[in-house]
Amino acid sequence: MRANKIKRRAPVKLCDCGMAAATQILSDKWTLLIIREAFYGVVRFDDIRKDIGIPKAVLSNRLKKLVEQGILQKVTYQLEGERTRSGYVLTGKGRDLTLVFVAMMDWGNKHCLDGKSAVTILDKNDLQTLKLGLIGEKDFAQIRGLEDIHIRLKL
Amino acid sequence: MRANKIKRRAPVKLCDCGMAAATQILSDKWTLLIIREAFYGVVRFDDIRKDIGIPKAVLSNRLKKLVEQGILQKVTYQLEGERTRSGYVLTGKGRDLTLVFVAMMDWGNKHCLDGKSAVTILDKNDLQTLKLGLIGEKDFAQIRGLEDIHIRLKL
DNA sequence: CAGTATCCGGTGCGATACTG
DNA sequence: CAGTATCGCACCGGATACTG
Repeated sequence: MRANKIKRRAPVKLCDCGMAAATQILSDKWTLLIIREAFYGVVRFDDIRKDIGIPKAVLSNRLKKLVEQGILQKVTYQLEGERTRSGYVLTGKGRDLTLVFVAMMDWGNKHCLDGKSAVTILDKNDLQTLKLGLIGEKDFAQIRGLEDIHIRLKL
Repeated sequence: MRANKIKRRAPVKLCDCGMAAATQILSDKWTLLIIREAFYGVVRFDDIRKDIGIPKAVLSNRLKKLVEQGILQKVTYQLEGERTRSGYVLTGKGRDLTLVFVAMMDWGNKHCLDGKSAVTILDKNDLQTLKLGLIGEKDFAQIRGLEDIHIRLKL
């Protein structure tokens, strides 16, 4: 172990660290699973509940917090031939969690599951497979915006 | 709201979803903050404790779990002129959390703090600024490996 | 410095039941 | 279908004290 890599203190205080700040919102199991549902396009209270097996009261509580925090928004919508319903969808702030979502998914697939992923992230236009990674300045233009991507089940 | 984006069920069961699996490990506040310390190079029990203000018993518990899960490993090391000490450092599985770490940091900086980041991710070799993003197949070669990057405080 | 031991109090989970 | 209301028990966190 190289001594120069050892620090006695983190270089960034908790209150100045985006990671630490994000932690306050994202360190809850149910919250993360609800966000997962949102990315997969599940919007109804009862559908979310059944998918992840969360008690109603807890789901209600978490949705309220997520709306307060501006990650989800409550919308009313109507499918043809059905009555109006309410649902919860991602806001811009919520959609900005895409990279967190993908990073966690990649890590979980590799280290918690069998290494195989059930989903791919595709470019919405040319259906090219996309991969998450760190890249240099001269390639910043190659980064896809969130509006250009599409989560798809693998065949 | 487009009806075709609404799903009644998530396309991936919880048990097949890497994101959901990752959730089981990463949905704990203290665990995430300890991982943060690890990325910042803080390795000692008491240093971590002081940095994040975690009770000893809880830190002990979390470190144990993180070691069991193969995210941290306990090492003994010796700085010149000091006695040997033990510390906790990231394993390969732990270092693979880099993108989760960066994604959470980016999101937290943008949406929880003032939008300014205290740290940059640099290419270890040419000190180029790196950015996290989704990119297409033909640019996969531009993605930096974890061994090529370096977390640095902004000046 | 790196933990373990003990204890007590609060919270929040899950179950169940009720409502518009 | 989309919640609210109530409730008891379990666990977890923080405090404090002790140990190698």
